[in-house]
Amino acid sequence: MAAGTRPRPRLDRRTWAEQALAAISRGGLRAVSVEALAVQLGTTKGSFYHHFTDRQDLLGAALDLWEQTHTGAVHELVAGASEEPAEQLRLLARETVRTAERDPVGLRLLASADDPLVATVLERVTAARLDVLNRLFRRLGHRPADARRRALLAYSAYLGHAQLAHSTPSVLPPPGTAARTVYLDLVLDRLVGPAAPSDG
Amino acid sequence: MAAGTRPRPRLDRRTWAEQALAAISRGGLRAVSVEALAVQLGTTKGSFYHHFTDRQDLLGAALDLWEQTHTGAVHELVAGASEEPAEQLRLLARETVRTAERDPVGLRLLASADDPLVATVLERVTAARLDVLNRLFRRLGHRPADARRRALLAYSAYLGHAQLAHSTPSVLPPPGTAARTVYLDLVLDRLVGPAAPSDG
DNA sequence: ACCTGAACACCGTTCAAGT
DNA sequence: ACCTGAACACCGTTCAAGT
Repeated sequence: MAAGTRPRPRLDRRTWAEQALAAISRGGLRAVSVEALAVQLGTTKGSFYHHFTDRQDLLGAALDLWEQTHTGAVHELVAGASEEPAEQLRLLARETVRTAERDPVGLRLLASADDPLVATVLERVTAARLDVLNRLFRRLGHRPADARRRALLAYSAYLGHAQLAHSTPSVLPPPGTAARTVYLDLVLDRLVGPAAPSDG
Repeated sequence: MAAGTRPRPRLDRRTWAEQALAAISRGGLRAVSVEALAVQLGTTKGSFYHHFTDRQDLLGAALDLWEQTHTGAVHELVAGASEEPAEQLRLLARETVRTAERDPVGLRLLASADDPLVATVLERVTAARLDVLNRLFRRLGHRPADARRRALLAYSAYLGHAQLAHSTPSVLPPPGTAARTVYLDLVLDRLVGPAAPSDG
């Protein structure tokens, strides 16, 4: 259980960034403290500034790390799924929501959209995800404009769900229960269902 | 344009809280600095601690202020609307989204859900709003369990929309345009529309 | 009861001096 | 090239002393 104060193996950016990401996961952006991390890594604050220009610089490196592994996982998911778009959407919804409720970093970032650096990362991630959804809805037979609107609604619902999972988990049907499945089915039914008469 | 450094009119909690709320509106929670506010109010940091035990205490007072005026406005809105639940929902959606995109404080709080104090306020607001939606869907003829699910989806979509308005407004149809109306209509259609065959 | 001004603690940042 | 340790800046908090 003791922290690792080893015989100083000459630290690099990567190690600091990993430690910072772990700190974000535990306590959010505010937990990224140069002083605290230096102690954890058995070095000094002064040493830190040889690898990074800034605390912001460190945050940027940590967020890059997260973005890489995170978006990689999403791509694998969609690629490895069935050919059927409806099935892909169902899988995406289930897995993506599960991840959002588990990956503490994602939640922390949503909760710190304040920070300009975080905002930049979230923008990139948002654009990529809307694109995935957009294509799915088009393959489901929706016209371009309608597909965009549905993608937007789907992603809004996803974001809001993540937010609720973060702030008020008690109002959500618990993950892994029948109630959760029923809820997910309703959401998917609402998202992919036929448009109102006026549109057809 | 100069800040008001008047002949010191003996400050009270209210004045500090209002100033703090203004600071949140401008720059988020991090903009609430005891030192900066003291300067703005033409007094000293030491004086601050005669009215508040803490910076947290000040934040709490500011959030209380916001919560009061904010929830008051929502109640007025629903009360003054038509009797027709579908019409009430449409009005609620339009106004509530419009407010979310304008009220900087609401956005800032969403972006600082990190803070335990903010989390508490958001929980209360969430519960109240889910309740309003829940009742609306029941009056629209949905069974209790279905109404709860639809309220949850509606509120998730609302939260996600607010989040996007904050982080990536460019992906949203601009407020006040035809595209926005079309989008809102789609969302409402999806939310209130009949359930899939398996449910009926 | 309310305020001031100086002090302290904490942490990001800088820098001269070491290997 | 990388590290240390001391210094400084900033801001939250405390407190003795004033009115």
